[in-house]
Amino acid sequence: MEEKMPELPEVETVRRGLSALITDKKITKVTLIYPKIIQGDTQTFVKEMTGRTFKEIDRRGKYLLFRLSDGLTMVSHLRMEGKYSVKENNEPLDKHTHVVFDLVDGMQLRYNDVRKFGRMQIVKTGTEVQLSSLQKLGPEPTPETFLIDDFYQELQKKKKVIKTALLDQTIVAGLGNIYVDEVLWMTKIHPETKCFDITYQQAKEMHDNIILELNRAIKAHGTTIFTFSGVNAQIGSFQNELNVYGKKGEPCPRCQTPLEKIVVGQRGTHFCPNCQQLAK
DNA sequence: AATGATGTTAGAGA
DNA sequence: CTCTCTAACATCAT
Repeated sequence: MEEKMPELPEVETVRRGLSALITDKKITKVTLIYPKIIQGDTQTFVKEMTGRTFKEIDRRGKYLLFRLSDGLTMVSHLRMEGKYSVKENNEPLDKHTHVVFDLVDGMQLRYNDVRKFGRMQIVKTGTEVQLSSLQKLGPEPTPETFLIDDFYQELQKKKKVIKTALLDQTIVAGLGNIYVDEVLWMTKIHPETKCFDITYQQAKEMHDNIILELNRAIKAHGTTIFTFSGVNAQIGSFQNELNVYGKKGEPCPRCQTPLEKIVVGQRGTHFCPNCQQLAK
C-alpha cells in the first residue's frame, strides 16, 4: 500500500522524522537536477544553502520551514507528491529526484517528486510570514489558535460550498482532500452545503472534528517509521482509519448506505448520501 | 489509443 | 475583494 503524502498530518510526520536525521548537519553541496522546483533565483538558492547547517524544522499549515544557520529559512511545499529522503551519497538517484543536498557525513537529503509540483525557496528567517502563500493561511488547527467563534463568523461570510472553503487554507490551515471528506462525514454535513447555511452548532462540531481528526492522523502516523529512505508506513497504517475517502460503493460505516463519489469544485468528493443530506 | 483522474496551489479572469 | 477555473506534470485506470 503506497503512502499518500501531503496533508497536514503527513507533513508533520515528515517534519518529525526528518528532524532526527538532518539537524545540525552541514550542507556541503547543492545540486539542482530540475531547477524549476526552486522559486526565485536558482543560483542564489544554491549559493545561500551551501555551507549552511540545518537546524530545527518548523511547520506552518502544509509548509515545512527548514531553519538554517545564519538566520536563513528554506520554505518547502510538497504539493501533491513531494517526498524527502536521506540516503548515502553512493546510492543511485531515483528517476524523480530533483534536488540533492550533500551533507558532511556522506549522506544526502534528496527531494523526489514525480509530478514536479513541489516548490522550495530560501528567505531570511522571519520574512517567510510575508510570503503571499503563507500570509493567507488561516490558523493552525489547534484549540489555542483555531477559535470556534471566528470559524463560525468566517463561514457566515462565505458564499461558496463548505468543501471548497475548507480546502482553500484561509479559514483553517492544513486540510486537504482526504481529511475534508472525512471531517464532513464525521460531522454529517453534505460537502455542497453553502457555508452561510451552516449553523453555529454544526460549526462547533466541525471545528472539534477538524482538530480531532488531524491529531488522530498525526498520532497514527506516529507509528510510522521514518527511515533513511523516507517515510515507511507500518502495516495497517492510516489508510484503514479512513471512513469515506476512496471508498465509493462501500457501505457507510454508520448506516451501511453505499458511499457515493461526486465532483465538488473540480475535486473528487466522497460522502454518504444518507448521513450527509443537503438541507433545502 | 485516448481520455480522465490523482494528494495542491498560484495566478488569471470574471 | 470573492469566486471559479486552469496550468504546472507524470502515471495509472478505464
